[in-house]
Amino acid sequence: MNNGRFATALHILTLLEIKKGELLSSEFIANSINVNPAVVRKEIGNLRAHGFIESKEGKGGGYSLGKPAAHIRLSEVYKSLNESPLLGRSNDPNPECPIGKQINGHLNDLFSSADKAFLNQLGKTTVKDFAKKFN
Amino acid sequence: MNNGRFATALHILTLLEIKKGELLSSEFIANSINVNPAVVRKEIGNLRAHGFIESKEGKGGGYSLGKPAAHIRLSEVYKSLNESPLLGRSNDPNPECPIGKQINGHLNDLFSSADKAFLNQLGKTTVKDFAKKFN
DNA sequence: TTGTACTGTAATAAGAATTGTTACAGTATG
DNA sequence: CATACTGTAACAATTCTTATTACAGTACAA
Repeated sequence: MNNGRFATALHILTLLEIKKGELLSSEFIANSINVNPAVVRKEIGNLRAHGFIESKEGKGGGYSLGKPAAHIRLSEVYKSLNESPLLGRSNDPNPECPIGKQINGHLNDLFSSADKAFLNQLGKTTVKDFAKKFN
Repeated sequence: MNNGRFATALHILTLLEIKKGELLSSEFIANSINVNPAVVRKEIGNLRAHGFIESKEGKGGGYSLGKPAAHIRLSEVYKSLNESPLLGRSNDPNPECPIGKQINGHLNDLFSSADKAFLNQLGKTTVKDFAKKFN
């Protein structure tokens, strides 16, 4: 669903943790990820709204983590960029059909439990844990 | 990633289980899902390749389950329609950057464990379990 | 107080991925 | 041989995602 975005978001957070103490510019970050700086700023807009990142405007400005990396679970990051669950239904089945009529409800139940398992696993890792893997 | 397709595939399998004994046509199935019959035939092409469905060509032909519904785990169905994992990386980070250089490997590890948790949960339900929910 | 180096955000374009459609050859049945 | 299906390819349309451009707003520093 939002694959690229999650990878981008995590990449950003990882850089900020590894270079903590410094303010990183969107251009620097964009260069590491190999995307356009505006994309980074947009993504950070969301991450900041969720408190993961703080920013400083103006000359000499840039980005830093908004809270300790150990307090940012990857599940929270993931959730921050899709309000919609992992496997949203896109078809709209025929309501005349007894199966079609009921299936969305059952699919949602199924999806939400699988989603939960997924998030639960992601939540075992924090940004700090993840960043520690780099040398 | 392949949301709609999974929903479609499961819808098809559920219909076949509920109406077992009969051969269902792509048109009948398409009507319940509310998509084009060719889409159903295409999706079934994949499900058949994995042994979940059998088909009979020609007049009076149609589809039926290729094995007992109790033996089809939803995780297998899910896997059958994406060789690629749930959260494939789409960016290609800068290999000049020490972080960019390593991140894909670490992301893959992360993704694959979350994927596993997801599939593990889906695998707790079979097509038979799922179909039983309908009345 | 002005130039410089940043962020914030909107508008738009481009590209990729998904889904739908049409068409028709192939096959079984009666 | 007519009929009713599946199988599959080619193409069109749509939707989703990502990239690009542009520029206003803000802080710093000389």
